[in-house]
Formats: sequence, C-alpha cells, structure tokens
Amino acid sequence: MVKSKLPYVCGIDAAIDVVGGKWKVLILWALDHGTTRRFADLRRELPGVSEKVLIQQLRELAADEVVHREVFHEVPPHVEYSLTEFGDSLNEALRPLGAWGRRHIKTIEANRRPAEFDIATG
Amino acid sequence: MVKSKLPYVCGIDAAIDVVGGKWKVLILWALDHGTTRRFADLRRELPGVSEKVLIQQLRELAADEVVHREVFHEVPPHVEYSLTEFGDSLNEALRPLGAWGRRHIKTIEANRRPAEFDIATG
DNA sequence: GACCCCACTTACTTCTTGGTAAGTACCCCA
DNA sequence: TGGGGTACTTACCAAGAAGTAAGTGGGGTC
Repeated sequence: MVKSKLPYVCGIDAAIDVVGGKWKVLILWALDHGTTRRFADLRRELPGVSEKVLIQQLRELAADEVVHREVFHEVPPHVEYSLTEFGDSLNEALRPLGAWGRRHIKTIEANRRPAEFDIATG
Repeated sequence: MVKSKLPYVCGIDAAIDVVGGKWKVLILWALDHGTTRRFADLRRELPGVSEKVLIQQLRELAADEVVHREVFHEVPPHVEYSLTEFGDSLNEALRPLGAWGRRHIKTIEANRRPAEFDIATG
C-alpha cells in the first residue's frame, strides 16, 4: 500500500493510510466484535503472513491507536491484541466498503485477471 | 499500494485493491456527483500527480469498470472521464470511511509523524 | 516559425513493501 | 537434553509502485 503524503487532502486518504497494509483489514476483521487474540493465534488465522510482517502491521496499527497491545507478565508471559474503541469505530466505517466488495467480488476478480480462465484448464 | 493476492479472502480486500492506488480515491472524489473531467483538468485538480501515474490509475480504474473513458472525435479531439454507476456505488460505500477519516484526521496525522512538531519550528 | 495546449507513451531510477530465513530469550514437558 | 511453544528481532532480497524526464503527434494561435 502506498502511503499518502502528509498532510492528507481528505479523510479517505487518511483512512486508507491507516488500513492499507496487506494484512491490516484482515487483522481488524480477526479482532472484530471485541475479540482478543494472541500473536500466535493471529498467525494461525492469517495463513500466509510472515512473523515479521504480522508484527510490523500490528505495531503500526497500535501506533495508530487502532489496536491495543497488552503484555501479561505471568509465567509464562504472553501478549494479547484487541481493538481499541477507535479501532472499533474504524471497523464500523469499513463495513459498507466491505459489503460493496463482497457484492462485487466476482466482477473485481474477473477484471483483475483478464488473461486467466475461470474454467479449469485442461 | 500492495495488491492482495487473488482470490480475495473478503470483500474489503477486494475493495481496497480497487481503491488502493495513491491517487485513486482523489480521482473518485474529483468525479463525484456525476462530474465529468478531461485529462488536463484532473492533472490540475490533483496537484503533485505526474502524467504517467495519473493515466496509469485512470486506466486501472477504467479496467475495474469504475471510471468511464470517452473519446470525442471532434476537431480538436478530446477525452472525458466520469464515474460509471459501479463507480458511483463505490463512492457511496466509501463515504462512511471518508467521514471516519475526516473526523479523526488530526489524530491520524499526529500518530504518523511522531518526530515532527505541530508548532512552527524556529 | 515559435510556442502553447491536448493526451498520451517510453525509458530510467528510486523508494517502499513485503517475503525469506535465521537468530534470540525465555518457559514447559518428557 | 531434546523438542515444542511464546513473542519477537535482524539481515538480506525481490517485486512493484511511483517519480523524473523526455519524446510523440496532432491542432490552434500570435
């Protein structure tokens, strides 16, 4: 995702900057409805993400105050990730866009791979 | 902007793929409310965009059936860009996200430049 | 004839993002 | 003592998105 230059010229610009990483909306989705997840849980829920990138995006979301990171100093210690209220409001704002994408996902995919076939290649 | 791998795992993934270029939401905004614009108009309305990137993003939006490109074979010939109905529905779906970004733009900007000052540097 | 506008196209470079793979440090269990 | 789990960090590399700059080919204007 391409970062917009600051200052943002409009709200969408800013919002997409927050949400534009390859795995960020998926992380937001995984933490929806007040869900709490550990680092290793998220790894398992996002097949294909590397540890490096997952941490990177979690840190960025935390820096944006969208995700809350809490360390539990128990034995053994662990870390829990959840949405902040701010993150929750972001997820709400994303819902119409998600619905649009879901509604048109076939069209979008088709336009994105004009060289491929939808039928099985023999 | 980072492209998601196909097939998309959720609608947001797909939508952000359509809208994720650096200038795309700005183009969508410029063409909002049935507005029609020429290439040169858009260049002027998006200060900082290069011709190469503007055309590239217009072509991608057209390939996604979000933007309509019409050539007028008059003398002199020219080209007009406008939103399709599909693009219009996308803009509608983007509005809540835009409102969220606008509401929190100060917070987002502040979190995005922790090393800079908001007061003028002397 | 020189210059501007329109709508691009092309070649080259840089910068950012993400991916790969390995290492760290600590704990528990058998 | 070897293996597994937790939560990272680090270094290196590749792909792609965007930026720069120049060229194209038409027309119209002074």
